[in-house]
Amino acid sequence: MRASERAYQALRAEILDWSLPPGAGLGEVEQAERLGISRTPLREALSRLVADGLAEQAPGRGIVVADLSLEQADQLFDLRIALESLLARRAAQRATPEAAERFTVLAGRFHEAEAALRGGTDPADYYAMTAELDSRLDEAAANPYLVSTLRTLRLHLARLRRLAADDPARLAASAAEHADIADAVGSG
Amino acid sequence: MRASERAYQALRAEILDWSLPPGAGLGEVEQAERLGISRTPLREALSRLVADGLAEQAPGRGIVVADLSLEQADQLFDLRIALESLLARRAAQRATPEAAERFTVLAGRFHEAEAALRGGTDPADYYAMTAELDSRLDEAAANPYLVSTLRTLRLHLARLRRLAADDPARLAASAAEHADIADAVGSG
DNA sequence: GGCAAGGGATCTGTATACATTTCTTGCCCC
DNA sequence: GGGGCAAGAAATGTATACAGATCCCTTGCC
Repeated sequence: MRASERAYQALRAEILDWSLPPGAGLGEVEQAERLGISRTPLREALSRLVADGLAEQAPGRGIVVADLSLEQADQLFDLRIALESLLARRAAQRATPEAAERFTVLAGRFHEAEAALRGGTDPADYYAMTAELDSRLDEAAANPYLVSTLRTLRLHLARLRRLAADDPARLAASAAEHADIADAVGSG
Repeated sequence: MRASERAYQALRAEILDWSLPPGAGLGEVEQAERLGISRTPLREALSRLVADGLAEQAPGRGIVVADLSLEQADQLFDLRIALESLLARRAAQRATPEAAERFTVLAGRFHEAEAALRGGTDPADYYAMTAELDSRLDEAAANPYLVSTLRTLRLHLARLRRLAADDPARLAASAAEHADIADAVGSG
């Protein structure tokens, strides 16, 4: 794999799990040495992070991890509502019968996950299921521009998860909501 | 100005005005020599174009200008409706009284432009006005994530303009629509 | 005459050296 | 004692050299 790709994925993962918290400096020499690559591929990785909005050029301090606070969560969710609504609507309109069936199956799995989460299960499996639903919706909606936009948005939402208390009751409610969405798309 | 920035702006402009049409290859050596810079800043420019969706990695052919057809226009406008609706709504909700007044003034200018365009004026001034309206909406809506998303979308829409016949009647209708939007935002 | 294999050329990916800008620190002057 | 300026240091921006991969053309064989 290319060094720039590895660096991008490594830095992105560290930003998403808050190993690199908002405001952390991403000095080129420092990060290149840490990741064992030269500055050239590292710079490309940093460019991509900036394009994703996960990092930004801080005047006078180089590139730093982008800020993320609860106030910004409101802004992200405002955008999320608009984009994911559109995605689900288009997916429902354009899904093939086979794809629709898969959404209905997914809805059943979300219902099962709801019960499990209420019991306090590890939410990792549940997050994997939401990622799968997202992928199926992306595929069915058939709008690359929308999908590309949502890809970026979901990066920020993933980073927000760390701010959210993983309250079992809330997670179970979320699973129920996802079940409803999958069901609605599946039934057209 | 940085060489990479100049290269990015130059290439972006050429893609938007179809000097570089969809499918055009962007070989590193060729473009670097043409723009009089080395490959390093050129690669950064190409990265940004790819991040914008204006170029894409074509397997085996390097980076090429992204495809853009009338079919994709539908997808872009689908996204546009969702995002610009949200933008206008938030701008209307959050605009200060002074900002609201400016929207009302802009509405008047759009009405004047409508008449001028019906007469077959050069649409360049009109496009500048729409850009100003966009900026004011961005400012009033106060959601950086939404603004950033729209920035990318507008790049693609600007490229689409070349496919649209600049029909005076359609442009005048467009001006009237923009006047309505500005008026609606201005009046809250 | 067509297809396949090998070699050459070209292009991308990476590293490193150099230049320029910017920040920091210390000293001098007010 | 405080503020401003200058010099040094560090970091970013750019150029270039090198390496690896890929594609195309040529040549030979079927």
